[in-house]
Amino acid sequence: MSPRSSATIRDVAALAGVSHQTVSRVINNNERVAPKTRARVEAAIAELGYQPNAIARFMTEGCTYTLACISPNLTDYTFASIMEGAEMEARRQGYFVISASAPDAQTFAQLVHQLVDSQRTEGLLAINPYIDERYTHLPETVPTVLIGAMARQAKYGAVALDEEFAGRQATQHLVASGHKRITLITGPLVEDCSSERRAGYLSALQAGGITPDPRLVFEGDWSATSGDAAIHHWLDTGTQFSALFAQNDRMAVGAIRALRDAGLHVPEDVSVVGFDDMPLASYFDPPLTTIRQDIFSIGREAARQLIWQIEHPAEPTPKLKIATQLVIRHSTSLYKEVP
Amino acid sequence: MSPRSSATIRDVAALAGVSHQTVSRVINNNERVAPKTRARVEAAIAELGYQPNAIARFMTEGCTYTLACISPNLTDYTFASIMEGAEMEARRQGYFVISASAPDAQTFAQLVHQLVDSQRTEGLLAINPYIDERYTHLPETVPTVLIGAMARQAKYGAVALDEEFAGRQATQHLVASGHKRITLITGPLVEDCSSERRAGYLSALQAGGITPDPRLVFEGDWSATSGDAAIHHWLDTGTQFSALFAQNDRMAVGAIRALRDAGLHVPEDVSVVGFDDMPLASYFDPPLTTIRQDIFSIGREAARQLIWQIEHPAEPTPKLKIATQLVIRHSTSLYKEVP
DNA sequence: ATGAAAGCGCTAACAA
DNA sequence: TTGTTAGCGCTTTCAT
Repeated sequence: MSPRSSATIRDVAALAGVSHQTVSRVINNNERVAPKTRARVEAAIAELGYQPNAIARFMTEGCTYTLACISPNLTDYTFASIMEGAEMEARRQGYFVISASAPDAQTFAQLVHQLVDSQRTEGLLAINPYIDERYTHLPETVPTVLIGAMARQAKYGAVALDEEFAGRQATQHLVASGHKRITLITGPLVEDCSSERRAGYLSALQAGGITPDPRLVFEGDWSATSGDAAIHHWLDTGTQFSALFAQNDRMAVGAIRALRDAGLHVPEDVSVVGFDDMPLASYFDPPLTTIRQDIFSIGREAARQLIWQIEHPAEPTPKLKIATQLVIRHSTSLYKEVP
Repeated sequence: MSPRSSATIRDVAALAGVSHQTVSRVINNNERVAPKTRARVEAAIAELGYQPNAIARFMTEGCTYTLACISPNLTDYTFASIMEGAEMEARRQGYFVISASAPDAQTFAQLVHQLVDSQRTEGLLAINPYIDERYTHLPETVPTVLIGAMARQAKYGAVALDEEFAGRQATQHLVASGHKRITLITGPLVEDCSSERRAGYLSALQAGGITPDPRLVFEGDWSATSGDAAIHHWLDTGTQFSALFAQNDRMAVGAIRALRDAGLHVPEDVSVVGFDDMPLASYFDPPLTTIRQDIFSIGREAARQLIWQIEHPAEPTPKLKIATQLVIRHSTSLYKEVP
C-alpha cells in the first residue's frame, strides 16, 4: 500500500513557525489563538493544501463517527429507502454509514465481526434480523437498532411498522366492501412481519363476523412468481374467493397477472390489496390499492435512535412502531354477487 | 463520547506474560512464534475476548480499506444495483464501502471533502457525475472511477454502458418492424447518456432510410409523469406516430398509461420500447419490450477497477463499456398500415 | 524466537 | 496565548 502523501499537522506548524499544537487549535477552531497566529497558520494550511487526517483523529478521539447498516440486500426498494433515510439522518448528525448486504446469516455474522467488533463502527443498524438465524449474531457490546422487526431482547432498539394494524387495515377495507371469501398471500412465515400481518388479517375477519378458512391462506416468498403460484393453487383446487390481500405489491402484481391469464378481471371478479405502495404501483393495470408505509422515516428514526444510544449508553433502548396508511386505487371494488 | 471498552494488545500481552509485540505477531499470524508461546497468547486472546482495533491498524498501515460511493440517491433500482455489485466486489477484496446520496452538486462536493480529502477512504466511486456540476468537484489526489458516464478527463477511470449502441439497438428493433414515425422520449439532455442514446436513435433511423423529425423527440426527466406528458404533447399537436422509444422504463410505463387513457392500444396502435428492464417490467400490461443492462456487473467492474487503481497508482486508468441486450416482450409489434 | 524502541497524525493535559 | 510532553493501539524497525 502506498503511503499517504499529504501534509501533516507538523508540516503546517513548521511552515507557519508555530508548534503543531497551535495548528491543532486552529483546525478545531474553538480555542483561543491570537488572530495574527491564526492567520499565519491558515495561510500555511492553504499553501500546503493541508487536510486533517480523519483516521488519526478517530484514533485519539476514540470514535469513528461511522455506523454499519446490514441489509439482506441493497436493491429492494424498501430496504434501499430505509438505508437512504438512515444515511441522511446519520449525515445530518455527523456520522457516515457503511452499508453491506448479507444474503445469509453466516455472511451477517462475518460482517458484524469485521465491522462492529473491530471497533470500526460505533453501532449497527440491522434490517430484517429475523429472516433467519442472523439475530443470534447481533453484537453484544455495541448499540444496535433492529429495523423491520421488534426486538426480542430488551437490549436492542427497534423500529418497525405496526404490522398487525396494517394487516387489519388492508383486510378491513375488503370486509367493508362486502367480501366474505378473502384470500391471503403471506411472506415467509418465519418472518415476524408475515405472521403479524396475518394476525391482523384474522382479526379483521373475525371483527367482520367471518370465520377464517385456512385454505384461503397461501405462504409466498415475496416474489411476483409466488403470487402467481398462489392463484394457480386456488384455481386448481376450485377454491371460491372474491378478494385477495397480498402481503407485498410484487406478489399482488403476480397474482393479478395470473388472474388475468385465467380470464378473471380485477377488480370486477376479484379485488386485490397489496402492501408497500412501491414506485409505479399506480401505473399497474389496474392501479393498485395498497398499504403505504413511510419507509423513509423508518430509516431516519432508526439512525436517530442508534446515534442516541451511542451518545447515551446508559439510557434504555426505545422501540418504535410506525403507522401505515391505506391507499385506495382501482384494484378493489364492492362485492357483487355472482349470478 | 464513551471510551472504548475492550482489551488492548497490551492487556493480552500482560496476561500471556509476553511483550505486546509477540501478540502482534500472533494476530498477524505470518510471523515466527514458538508454538507454545502462540498457544499461550491465543488463550489470553480468547479469555479477554480481545479484538484488534481496526482504527489503530489503519493508522499504522496508512490504509483504511474503505471506499466511498456517492450516488444521486440510494433508492433508484439501477443505482442500488450498481452499489450492491460494487459493495460485494469490494468486500471480496477486503474493502468496505461508505455509500452516500448527493441530491445536488454542493452536497456532492461536501461529501468528497469529508470522505475522500480527509483520507477516510481510499478512493471514490461516483455514480452519474455529469448530471450537474458535480464533476467539477471530483477528487484530485485519490483514485476515482466514474459510473454511468465516460470520463471527460483521462485521470479518472470509468465504467458505463455503450449508450449509443443501446439506443441504436432499441430503435433498430422498431425500424425492422416496419415503423417509420418513431418517437423518442429522452432523459434530461444534460446527461450524457440521454444524448448518446439519442445519437443511437438517430443513427438507426438513418440506417433505415428514415429522415429524423425533431418534432418526434421529447425531453423527459426519467419520471413516469414525463412519459405521460410526452404523449399528451404529441396527441395535442396532432403528431402522427406508430412507435415510441422511451429512454427508461418508467417513462415508457407513463407513456403507455397515457396512450391507453387516450383510447390507443399498445402494441396494436403504438409499439413501445423501454430501457433498463426494471423489476416487474414483464408484469406491466403489456409486458415491456426493453433494453436490459447488466447493472450488477457495472458496479462490480467499477469496484474492481477502483481497487486496482488504489493498489497500482502508477498505471493508466482504464475505461470500460458494457454491452446491452434487447429483450422483446409484448409492447412492440409489426407495423400495420392504418386503414 | 522474542523484546525494546520508535513512530503513524492527532488531541489532551500540563507548563510556561 | 503558546509550547512541551504524553499518549491513543498498533506495526515496523532493530536488537538481543
